[in-house]
Amino acid sequence: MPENDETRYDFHAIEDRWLPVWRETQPFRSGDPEDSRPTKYVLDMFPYPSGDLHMGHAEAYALGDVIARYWTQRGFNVMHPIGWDSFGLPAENAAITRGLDPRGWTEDNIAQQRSSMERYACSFDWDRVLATHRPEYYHWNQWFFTRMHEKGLAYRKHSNVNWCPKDQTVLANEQVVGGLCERCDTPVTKKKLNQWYFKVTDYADRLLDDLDTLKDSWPSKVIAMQRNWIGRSSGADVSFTIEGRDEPVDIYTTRPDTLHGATFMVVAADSDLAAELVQGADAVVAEAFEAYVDEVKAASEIDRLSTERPKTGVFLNRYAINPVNGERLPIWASDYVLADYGHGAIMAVPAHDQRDLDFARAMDLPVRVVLDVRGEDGEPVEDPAVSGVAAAGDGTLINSGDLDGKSKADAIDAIVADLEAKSLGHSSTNYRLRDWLISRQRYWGTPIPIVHCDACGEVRVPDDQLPVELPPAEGLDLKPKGTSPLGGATDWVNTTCPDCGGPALRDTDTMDTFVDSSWYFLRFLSPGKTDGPFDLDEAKKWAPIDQYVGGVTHAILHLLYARFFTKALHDMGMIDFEEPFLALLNQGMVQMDGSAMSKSRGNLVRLSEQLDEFGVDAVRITMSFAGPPEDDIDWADVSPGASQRFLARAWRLARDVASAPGVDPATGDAALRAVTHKTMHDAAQLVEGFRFNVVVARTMELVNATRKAIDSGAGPADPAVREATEAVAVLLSLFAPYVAEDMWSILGHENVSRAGWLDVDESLLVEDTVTCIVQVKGKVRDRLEVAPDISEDALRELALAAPGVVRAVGDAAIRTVIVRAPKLVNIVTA
RNA sequence: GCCCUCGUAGCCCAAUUGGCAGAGGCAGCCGACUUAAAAUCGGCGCAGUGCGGGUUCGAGUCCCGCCGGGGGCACCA
Repeated sequence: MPENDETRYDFHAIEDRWLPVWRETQPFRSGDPEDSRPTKYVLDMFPYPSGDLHMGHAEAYALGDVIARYWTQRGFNVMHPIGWDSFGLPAENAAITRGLDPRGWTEDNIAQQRSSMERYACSFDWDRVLATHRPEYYHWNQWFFTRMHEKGLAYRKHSNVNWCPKDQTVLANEQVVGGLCERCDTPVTKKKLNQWYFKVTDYADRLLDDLDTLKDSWPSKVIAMQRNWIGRSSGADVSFTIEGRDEPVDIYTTRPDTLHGATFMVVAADSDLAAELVQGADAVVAEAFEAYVDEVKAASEIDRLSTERPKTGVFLNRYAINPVNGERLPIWASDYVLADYGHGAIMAVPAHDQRDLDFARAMDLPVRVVLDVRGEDGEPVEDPAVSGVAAAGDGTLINSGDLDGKSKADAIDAIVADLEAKSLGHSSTNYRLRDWLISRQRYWGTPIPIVHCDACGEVRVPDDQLPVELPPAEGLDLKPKGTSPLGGATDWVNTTCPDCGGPALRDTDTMDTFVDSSWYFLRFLSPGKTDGPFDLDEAKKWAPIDQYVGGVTHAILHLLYARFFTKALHDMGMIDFEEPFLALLNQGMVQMDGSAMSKSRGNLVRLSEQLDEFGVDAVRITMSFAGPPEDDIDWADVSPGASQRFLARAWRLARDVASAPGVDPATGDAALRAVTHKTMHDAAQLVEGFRFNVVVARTMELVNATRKAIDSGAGPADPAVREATEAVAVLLSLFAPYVAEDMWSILGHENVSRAGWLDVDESLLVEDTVTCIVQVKGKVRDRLEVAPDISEDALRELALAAPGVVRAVGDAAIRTVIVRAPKLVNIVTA
């Protein structure tokens, strides 16, 4: 037991006293096979090791720790691991700009972060650490890749991909934000490249539908974002015959009811279809088309995304035949139709689609209304051709032959049935979601375990040759240049084909780092396992994750990919669940003076300085107390100094307790006992509902009540004072582990993290009397002290006789008396 | 434009889920201690819940419409 004879709260001394003890005792180990406690898996999103921990980490880990430490106190064996998401561009950029080795830079940062986490008293199980840049981890990225490849879930294709000209690498759709590279804000361009993909779209329906199972335990915001991102839409595919072409062209529409209103067809300018249709056209058309395609390619993604931009396009001098009425529809090429959605071709119904209307007006194409759409006043809306506003609403069909008079919904059913009967179409579903582009032309990532052989083609590296280790960075040119730096590692690239033994070349791309984080929660189960990615029995014992904690910044990318991996692994028979994260808590961000902290803005608050000035406990409790966890914290609005004073007051309680450990609290002051038990009872529910700020407030109240009992009530020797102070220590163990441990020690115990929750005595929660408010017409006119179990009739009598009621009612007739025993009576007069 | 969220005291936030608008904290003011100050301790709360309707005996809470902040999606046919 460390020496402790301070008489004043000294957080430096307390930290110095307990940090070495915890390093030794490791109170949060979870791997004991003999441990019979029920299990909980609590996971914080693992950090990127780009430097030391900052205020954002401090908030996230403070909140995750409250949950993990709470379940430990409730008697669970809690697995709360941590690791590092340590592949990625920052290490590589540091290597380029400062001439450092990415491996050494990364390991140095990990060591620093780990040390800071220990000081910050994170309740991590240090037996379970991992880092994704180490071969023993990415070995299994490669193993999963080969499994996906076997199943057809990993494939390579040529397509127009998002390209960051600064980072000189491709980007997934999810990494393009508003047309800019998520990482460096450079405008993204398109480039036609041969890239590796995971077939996430195969899982689109399940990724969408299974969100229903999470709707009570995930933030509705995140569920909405995922729904939005997957973007399922239902409609129909319709076949249009093309004059002079053997094969018809399919289009996708959500509005088959407006088929009679189609007045032209548009194909994506950058599609193969457009290029094919223009072949054989006269030279003028072909030239115009080429010029237009060049223009489209040159336009930046930002320009393309602007909805203000006028419509542009080129007439291809080709015609399609409308299957419902045989009309000839001119075919245009435009960039407002996307090549990789639906079939890259649409029927244009300008009367009922704003985009088509804009195009028709720009190109002087006809507009035909086929739906009688009424405004709020019941009058037909103005002709779209005149108003420029498409009639997008519901209505009754007109100008549509047999369909006239049908409602929109009926017309959709009828026309799809008719098309199906004639084999000209069928109902169809489309998704905004695209397949996940996983290859990157950068060094610091997992090599793709494929060998390209002239004789055998694309060959998977066999399991017994994994991992394919990254060659050393030394001697390689890591500067972005559009092709992978691994191409420069000649000895590494040149290999033999695993199938035929002939000379072959390794694939030189590396994987997106989101592959790493898509399954790391499984690796924590058995981080040292060498003959597989994770232990199946451990997965049965621990997984899935009971509580995941992290920033909303990963609401789409990481969570969607991890869900995809989980489902794919489930289908491979490796796990028996389909959703990895049963519950999700998104903590907010820490800001300063109303905006995100940054060095350039000059509003950076350094975590290390806050810890030096106020102590770990005060910073942690400030994070919890600032407000609801999902709200952003403005550091200018909170007061770590006040937190520190609160902790000092709490700590002094322990110093003042004058009874012996183990004294029977039953003989203690009843009023204080009631507060203690009520607080512990409520705190449990509040923690489980993530109401951490309220728990801290309630702990402050308990401290105040205990202080009063010591100074002007039961006195320091009363057993209830000890009971209350021990409860304070246990409550604080969730938020402020150092002071809690010190109090616990002063109180004559050891290891507060396993102290256990107070066994709440229900009888102490029942109050002798409750205050009943008596209203007359909704206004409070009197109060009554009554027994909690008073009958409605008795309470009604008492209320009607109360002086304040008699005065307020006067001569008025009483119409109704609403009795909600024992808390309220409302008397309604005429 | 569509979707999701939030508007309570000068500020950060509570309000047992439809029942007395205030628990906790910041700032401020008053007092104690001090030669004085800092630190510490004690005390002090006249906002009616962004605005307008509605439901109800009763609305911060539920419904409708606005206003304002934050976030997401957005040429996905």
